Amino acid sequence: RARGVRKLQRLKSAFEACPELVIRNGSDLKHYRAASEGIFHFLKRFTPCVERLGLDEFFLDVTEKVAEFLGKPVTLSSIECYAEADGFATHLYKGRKLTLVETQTGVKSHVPARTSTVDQCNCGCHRRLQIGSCLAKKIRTDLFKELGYTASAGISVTKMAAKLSGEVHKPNQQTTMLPAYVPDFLAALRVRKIPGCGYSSARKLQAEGVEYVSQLRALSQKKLISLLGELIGSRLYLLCRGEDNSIVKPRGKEKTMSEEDSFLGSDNVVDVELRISQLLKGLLERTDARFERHGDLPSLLRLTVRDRVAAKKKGEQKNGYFGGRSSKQTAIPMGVFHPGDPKRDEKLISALMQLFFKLVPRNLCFHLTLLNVAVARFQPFGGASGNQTGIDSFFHTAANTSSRNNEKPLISSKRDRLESHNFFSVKMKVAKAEVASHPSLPRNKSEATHTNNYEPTKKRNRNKDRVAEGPAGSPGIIVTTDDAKVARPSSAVTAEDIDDLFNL
DNA sequence: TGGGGTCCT
DNA sequence: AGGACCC
Repeated sequence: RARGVRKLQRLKSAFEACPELVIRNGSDLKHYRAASEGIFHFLKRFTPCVERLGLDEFFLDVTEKVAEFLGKPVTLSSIECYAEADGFATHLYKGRKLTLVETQTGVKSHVPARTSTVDQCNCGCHRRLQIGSCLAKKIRTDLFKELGYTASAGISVTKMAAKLSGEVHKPNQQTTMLPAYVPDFLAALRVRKIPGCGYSSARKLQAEGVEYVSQLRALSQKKLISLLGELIGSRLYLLCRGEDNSIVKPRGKEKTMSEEDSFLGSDNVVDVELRISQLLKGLLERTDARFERHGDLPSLLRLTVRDRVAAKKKGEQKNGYFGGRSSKQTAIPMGVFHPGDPKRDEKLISALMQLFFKLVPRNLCFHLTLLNVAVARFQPFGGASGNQTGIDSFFHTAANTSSRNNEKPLISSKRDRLESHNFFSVKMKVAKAEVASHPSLPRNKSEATHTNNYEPTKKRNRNKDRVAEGPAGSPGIIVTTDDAKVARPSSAVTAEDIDDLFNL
């Protein structure tokens, strides 16, 4: 980062910025999954209400935890926290200079500069946020002590505000945002920053001359709904005003599991079958582990492909969106996924190849650049006796899908409404586990250097060729060998390091 | 430009 | 089955 290497950067320009850069193969996610799970369980010690977003981001609803401290005499040290900025642990957001904004379409949107600071609120939210910020500090300190990860956090009264606050001061810091500051903070953001307003919505809004959140407020709810649909439209109408009624929602077990691989091209069935069976193998390791833990098995199998031609067409339509995938899925009798079935691989590969030929008719040429094998619809599976593995159960799956939605959020949505600050919640986001920053990691240089066998090539789309294999299963952490200028350990992180961190 | 996920249409 | 969103 210090050298100008950025996330999502093209490898080409990353190498221009930092020629000694070493790229490690990070496509095997199992280490990250293990790390993520460790953090998840760690966080659940503080509150059961933890929502995971991706592998490295978490929301915590600490409303109840904070309430426990409210009744007590206000010695913040009672939760071992460290009052720093005005009694808030670390950064307290104090607003920023807002300027007159002129958009591409020439529409001007004035964002009023704040003249008076709003530093009091009689609902008690400041006190609660103060405690929440100390709790966050405590959590981050312990996280580093116990698991070795640094994290950034945002503390505020809604999920969205907490999430966005967390981005204000980034590596290894935290920021608390009082409710009064939220609307102005939002106003100056590009609409794309609003969680839920993605690439597609932002484009539609841009077509209306809307680039900033402040401009979004000028649109009526009806207009927004007609533009973006009922759900997103009405949500965005509120979000742009800082009103967010979404709740922190622990998601429970995964609903789908998949493995995928992308490659330069595959145009023959033998190769496709090989790739499919390798993906399946990895997937079955995961379904087996889950079966041991939870006793459930999938009953749906899906194959997804990306064809180069189709992908290119889609890409042109969407101007940059990396789509062009198509998929077929089929119900699978429950018993087939059972680890004890000796013909399991055979059956599943056969099923997958049938799906493949539905996607790519036998008489047609193809040029695939991606394959994905997914399973879903997990259902409890009793064991050896009393279950159907035969034809009967083929007709069973449709009737069985009613057991969804049985996980209730721990905090009801009524409680969480933002009508006043009385029903109050503190949300916290802990983000970006920075594995490479752990001081206990080895600092030997030789490993990183010996994998640095990159030879520049003029071919495009050959990025995979640039990826050093590294030790088997090593996580894909990008490090540089220049530890004089970059304050990071110069060696790569190995699987053993991760194991050590987690005492595996 | 990866390899995942969730939810909605 | 696909699209949009999230990391």
